[in-house]
Amino acid sequence: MDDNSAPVLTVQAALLTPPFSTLSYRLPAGFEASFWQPGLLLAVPLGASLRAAVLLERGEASNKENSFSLKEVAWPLEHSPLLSPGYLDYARQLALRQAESPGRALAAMLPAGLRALKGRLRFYAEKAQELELRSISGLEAEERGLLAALWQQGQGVLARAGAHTTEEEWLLLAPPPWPLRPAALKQRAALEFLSARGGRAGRRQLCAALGRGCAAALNALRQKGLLACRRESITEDGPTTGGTEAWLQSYGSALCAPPPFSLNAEQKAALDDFQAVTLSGQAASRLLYGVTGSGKTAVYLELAARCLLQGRSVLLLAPEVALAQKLKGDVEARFPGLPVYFYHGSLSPARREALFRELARASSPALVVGVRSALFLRVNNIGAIVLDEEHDASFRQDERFNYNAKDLAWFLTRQHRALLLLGSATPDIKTFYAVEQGRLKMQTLQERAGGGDLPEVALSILPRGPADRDILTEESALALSDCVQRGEQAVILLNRRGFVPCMYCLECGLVLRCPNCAIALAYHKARERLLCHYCGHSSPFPLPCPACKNLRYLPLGEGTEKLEEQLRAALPAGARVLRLDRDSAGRPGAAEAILRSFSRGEAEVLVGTQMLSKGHHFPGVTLCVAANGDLGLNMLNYNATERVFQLIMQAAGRSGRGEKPGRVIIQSRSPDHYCWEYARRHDYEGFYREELEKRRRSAYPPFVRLALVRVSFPLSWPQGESLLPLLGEKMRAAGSSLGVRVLGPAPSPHPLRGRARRFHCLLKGKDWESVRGVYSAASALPQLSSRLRLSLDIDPADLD
DNA sequence: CCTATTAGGTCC
DNA sequence: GACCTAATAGGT
Repeated sequence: MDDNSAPVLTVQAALLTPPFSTLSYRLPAGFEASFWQPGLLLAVPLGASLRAAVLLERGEASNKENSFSLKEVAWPLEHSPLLSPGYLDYARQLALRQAESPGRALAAMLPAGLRALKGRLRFYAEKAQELELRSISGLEAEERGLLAALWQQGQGVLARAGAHTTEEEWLLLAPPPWPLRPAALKQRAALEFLSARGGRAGRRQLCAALGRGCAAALNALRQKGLLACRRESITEDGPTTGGTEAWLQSYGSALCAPPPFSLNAEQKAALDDFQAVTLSGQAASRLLYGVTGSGKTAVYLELAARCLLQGRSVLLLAPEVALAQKLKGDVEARFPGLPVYFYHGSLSPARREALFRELARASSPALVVGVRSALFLRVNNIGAIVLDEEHDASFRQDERFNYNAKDLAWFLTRQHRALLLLGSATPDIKTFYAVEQGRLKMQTLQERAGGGDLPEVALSILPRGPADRDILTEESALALSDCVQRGEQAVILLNRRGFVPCMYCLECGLVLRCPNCAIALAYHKARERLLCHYCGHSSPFPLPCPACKNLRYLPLGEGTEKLEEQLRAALPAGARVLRLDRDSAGRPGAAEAILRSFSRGEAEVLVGTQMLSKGHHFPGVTLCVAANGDLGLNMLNYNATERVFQLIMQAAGRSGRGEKPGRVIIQSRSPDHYCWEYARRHDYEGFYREELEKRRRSAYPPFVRLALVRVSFPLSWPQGESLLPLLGEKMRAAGSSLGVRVLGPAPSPHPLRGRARRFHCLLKGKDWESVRGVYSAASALPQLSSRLRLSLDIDPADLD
């Protein structure tokens, strides 16, 4: 008989797949109570399916309550938790900031392999036994108890699906014609899709092509014997080990090696200050403010070495892979043989997961070099986190899940009582304001470590009106050919992608737009196609205007490909040109190859986008031309001017880093803009003061907290739009009591993306707490249906 | 009647 | 997301 008064042990588990909710489960019999530790990965039932989840906390439910209706955890996925309690706090913190559930945060943080529920259970008793995860609940209680005992003794493993292409592959078994009823359109579409692809395709591809009801159609076809579904082979993963003692013996001497050149007084002072923080056992933040070439990297490296010798881990983070790669190279040059965990977005899923596991289980201090998403790794005992180029916008925002790397790093360093070090030559206005307010301590590097002077910055005026003729002014063209003739190198900066941004019909004034996204299509000459940069839609170019059937177009704006073409004509014969943008640097490693080729002097001119302006070192470069310096000045973002200024200053740092004097030419159509005067004088602080005043007057950060509530609903649901005024009212009502200004809802700059309509509301509040309050008031609106999606973007990098 | 598709709601 | 259910469209 049941004992009604006995409490039942339960756990709270965060689902790692939609709906990402946190749910309670009873525990299966046969396991010790102490086995169920927070952080443990679980398989739990949800409806008729099984999901991966993370055990957040343990609890009890009295029998009288609803514990009868609770389901049981299906099975643990590991023997001891991969995630620590600290890591769970970190995930909860991220969830709180983004007003999302912990499950959603964890899903964004963990590598895909950990989120997927793939594989079979394998037990080793007298004879090995293997079974599907799904079938465990069908076993007798006695047998499950037996398996639980085996599992706890380590005699059971999850034999996980290998290759991490954790996808089902569907195979076409019969050639057309297929015996289908005419009404079975979905099934016919599936067969035709497969037929067009040589008879095989992944489930994701099929689902994307078929849309809703895909699973039902595929299953029907499998039953009819027209399709078959195949899973991948099975492999097993094993543990890795290491010890701090052994580590110190093998790498300690490498870390103690004296630097090949000595740090100057400023660098030493900064380093000592930073090390004092890591020794103090207290968390603290610092800004390392130093012009390009002042030797910030050398300080990072020595700091990392000292931290590692203290037995604490270090994260060295850059905004982009190419820069992270550079940092990794610097580490390897300074400390040969030191193991470096290199983490970036284009690692394979398998590598990413392996790295995550290795770091999570590591007992010795680790040096992690990578991009911002490396902050989601579980790194033990962090001593310092360095964010190089801290002003860079790529430290914010992500497609799947918005987060601000600076905030996360700040939280992590609090948690680990570590140092957060922000480095930049042109700090974020908000960061510098914090210094001015005394909330952040700063170390300054004023000397250029290489000795050389800062390059001369000059403004060259572009004619007003449509730029359909010359992209380079005479002045720039002259400087370029001079530079090439002297055998020196030049960099040309262009901040837009593609051949031309859009095509403008000369007869009726129509701009060719993407049928899905309603944004202008870009023309790519090499492919003779128009391309949508949002959804990837592409169509062949010379085509009659859809409105007036004419074929005469004016290309609006310029792009890197066109510039390259013009340069070839303008430069002395034989000058070699390299191009660096997202097209030419699509494959991982391609950008590095181009940069290396350029620095070896295999070309005289390098043409590229923002990617160029980051911290690469080209000793041969003596000229930098910002071809469309003002393109970004008039954009929607409050910080557009700041971005342009940073870009120009960064580019100026690129030029003239060797012994030869450098020169920067900014081409602009608005020569009176205040930004140029400060750029010309290399006067960050002057720019900061003027920009700060503008922000103060129009109530922008750092004087307010800015957030964006994004609203989207399907195109097929016109009622969505009628809910918007109500939503606005509700938010304004909540805002007036919390001191938050609410603007909108207004259509987003790109109001159509895919099959969804997009709107947004801008919130200006005095603290994040009240901003989140307004958001939760909006999401509590009872009229909201599941079709209307809301999301909160704290401190957005862009409005779109 | 039968069957495929679609829309909506639920999942501890 | 994945799965159920009930309603509906379209053919046997």
